[in-house]
Amino acid sequence: MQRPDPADLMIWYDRQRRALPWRTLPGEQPDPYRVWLSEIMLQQTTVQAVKPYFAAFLARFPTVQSLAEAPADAVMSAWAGLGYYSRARNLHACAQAVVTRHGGRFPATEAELRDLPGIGAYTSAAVAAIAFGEVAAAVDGNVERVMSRLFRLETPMPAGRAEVARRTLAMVPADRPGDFAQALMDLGATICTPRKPACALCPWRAPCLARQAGEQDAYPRKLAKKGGALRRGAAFVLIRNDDAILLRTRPPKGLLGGMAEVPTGLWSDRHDPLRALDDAPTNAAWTASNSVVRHVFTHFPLELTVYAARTADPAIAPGTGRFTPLGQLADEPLPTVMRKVIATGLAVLGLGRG
DNA sequence: TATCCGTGGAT
DNA sequence: TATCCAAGGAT
Repeated sequence: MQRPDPADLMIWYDRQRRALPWRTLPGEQPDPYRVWLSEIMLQQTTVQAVKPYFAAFLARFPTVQSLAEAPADAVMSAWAGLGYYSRARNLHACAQAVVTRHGGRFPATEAELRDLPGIGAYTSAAVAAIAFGEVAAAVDGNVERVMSRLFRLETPMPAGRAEVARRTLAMVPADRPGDFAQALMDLGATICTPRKPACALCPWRAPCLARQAGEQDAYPRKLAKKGGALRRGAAFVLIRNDDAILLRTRPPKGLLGGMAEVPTGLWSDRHDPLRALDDAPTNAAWTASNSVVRHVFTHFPLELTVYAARTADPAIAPGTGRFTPLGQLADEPLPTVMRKVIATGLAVLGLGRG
């Protein structure tokens, strides 16, 4: 039985590598700031989704220094829609740590990177390898899949990740650690895909034990996960006569932490529609939307009934929230579910999109 | 180790 | 429609 040769992967990579905005051309020196920014954005997020955010972020915050000095609101707004908002908070904290702790330059080793906010085992290895040429094993979902198929690893993820890391590290070419990491990810993204892998085009088709057994689809082994129960609630779109909408800021941690929202009642599997207006921010002529806004989070689905009202002089308790002109909604860090809610509420009031 | 944390696209 | 899942990290 022949063992997989890293050189075969590198030959394939030199011919088939994807051109991506955060990648340099062969021979160019990568900018650690761009490498780091792209790696954070790409966590659990598709390349296609990241591309426009990466460009906009870079235009708005060209350097780690500028990002560190930016207000938190500006960072959250630039991230709005991309999801996993703790990444944005940690991104900001990390930029500030790089400035204060490391003089504005990213540390060059996996161990030092690992100590920064939002940088874990994968990202520290990826940045160390890609930006600084350190021999490190950047094990992400792609690498888990490639290695568990290549060696037909039976330990289910995430426990099996340790062996994947050992196998990967043992194969890193000393002269091209960054390219090897990116080659593995390209292979996983384009050839060794979750379903219907294109084994005929794979540089490692011969030594791959899963392919030899015809069981590519059975790897990586994974433990079954359970879904959460449906939660329901009420959301309140209140428009003042000067076309300003009542918003508030969510608590800094937890679900949608630090993001903006319209007032809502509790989101609960025991939500009672008959008492929904108990949670309204003010007395008004509330009109319910015909259909609910549905949204699916990682661990539970959500249905929000939208109540909308226009009033000239809303009696809002102090501290309830703030009024933002509808024309400035783009500057608010609104998660996708809240953009759906606001669109629905405006439709109820016949205000449409403007 | 298990759970929490978004979103949009593919099948 | 239902399910999976994509360059994970924090707790």
